[in-house]
Amino acid sequence: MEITEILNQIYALPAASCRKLQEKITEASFPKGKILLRARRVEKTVYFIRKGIVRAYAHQNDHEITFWFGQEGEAVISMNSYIQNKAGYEDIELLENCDLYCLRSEDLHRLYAEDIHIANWGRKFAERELLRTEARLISRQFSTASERYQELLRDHPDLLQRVQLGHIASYLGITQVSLSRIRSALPSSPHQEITG
Amino acid sequence: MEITEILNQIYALPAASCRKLQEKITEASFPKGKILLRARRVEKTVYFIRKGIVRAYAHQNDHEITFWFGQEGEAVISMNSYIQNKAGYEDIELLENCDLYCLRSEDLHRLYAEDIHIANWGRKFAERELLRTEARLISRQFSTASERYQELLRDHPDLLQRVQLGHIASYLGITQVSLSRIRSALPSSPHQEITG
DNA sequence: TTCATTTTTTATCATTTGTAAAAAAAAATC
DNA sequence: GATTTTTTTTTACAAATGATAAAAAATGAA
Repeated sequence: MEITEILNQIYALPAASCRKLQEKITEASFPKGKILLRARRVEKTVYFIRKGIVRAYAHQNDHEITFWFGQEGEAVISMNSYIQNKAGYEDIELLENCDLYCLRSEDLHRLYAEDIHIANWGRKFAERELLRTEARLISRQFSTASERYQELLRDHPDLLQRVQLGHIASYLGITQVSLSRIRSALPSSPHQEITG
Repeated sequence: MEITEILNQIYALPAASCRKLQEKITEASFPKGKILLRARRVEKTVYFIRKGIVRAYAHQNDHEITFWFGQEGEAVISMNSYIQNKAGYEDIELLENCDLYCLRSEDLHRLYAEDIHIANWGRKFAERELLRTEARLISRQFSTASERYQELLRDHPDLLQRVQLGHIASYLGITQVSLSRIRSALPSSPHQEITG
């Protein structure tokens, strides 16, 4: 996915402002398994995914909890670092080889202060993430684990193909065993053979 | 809580920009029980709470689920209306008599387009809500119901005094019965008499 | 106060989810 | 293709939560 498309689907920028932003953006590729952002650090870079898929996770007691997946077109940031310039709580791991766009947070914030279109782009960027996060919180509050799994299957079928179920279970807030039970209870569970 | 304090704690505005914003803000008072914002409507107004407490809830099957409380200094908005000019999913009810500041969403968006400081104020406003929402999502993912109750007790003890437990239970994502059990299991449950 | 209403707690039983361990299946490596 | 490793499913039992109903407590109104 091209960077202009990624930027403009957040908020349509005038050409001049878009150019100013693009001037600050570089590209990089990293292999599957790389930890792109680390917890307890102030991360200085904002990434956009050109190709690939990543997960954000944090540690609870001795195990990892995955709380976000990012795919093509999405921004990869440490919320605390980007918003408050503070250390974050998330590790972000590449689940596939990834092509990324890189933007220094410092450059972005300078543009926010200089260019009203980019400031409004930044507002829309935060608002979009806010809507998504609130949707997930509400889904969490309103739906059972089984319903949440089915929503994920409906809204992001690709995710189920690209990410192992242990991560999906963690993301849904249940154990892998529980997810496995939920899957086997569904009428058309994907791993079921149709005998005939 | 005064409006200048509310506005400037989101993002410190230059005096001129702050004045421009304040010019568009009016005050209003409503009684306990009033439904301030309604689901399935495009709400045109953003409120800030000068005094009082409110809850946002939505309907799931036949019962209400409370998913947000707002207190002094906080903004009361329909996310969908404010961000996308679309109908919202939440009803917002006043839990006490409230004094509110009112700002037409249309006026605010016009100022976003005109004034870079206000645009950045709007960015910070969304970013603050985003951090809070993500914190709640993660709390949800990482903590048991009992732990979430204790976090609430620690971080917002006032809320427990001002809001009935049925709403709190709903907010925590459990039934009132379950919350009651959790409370009675805690060592220093607030309703326990000390006999001596 | 007294009565009526609302809110909270308690009790019982069913369901869901978690934990731990093992089996099965799939993927990766040689 | 065979072996090793990882991932997923299954099983058995424990713990947490939900649903329902009833009792107790708190609140509000006359």
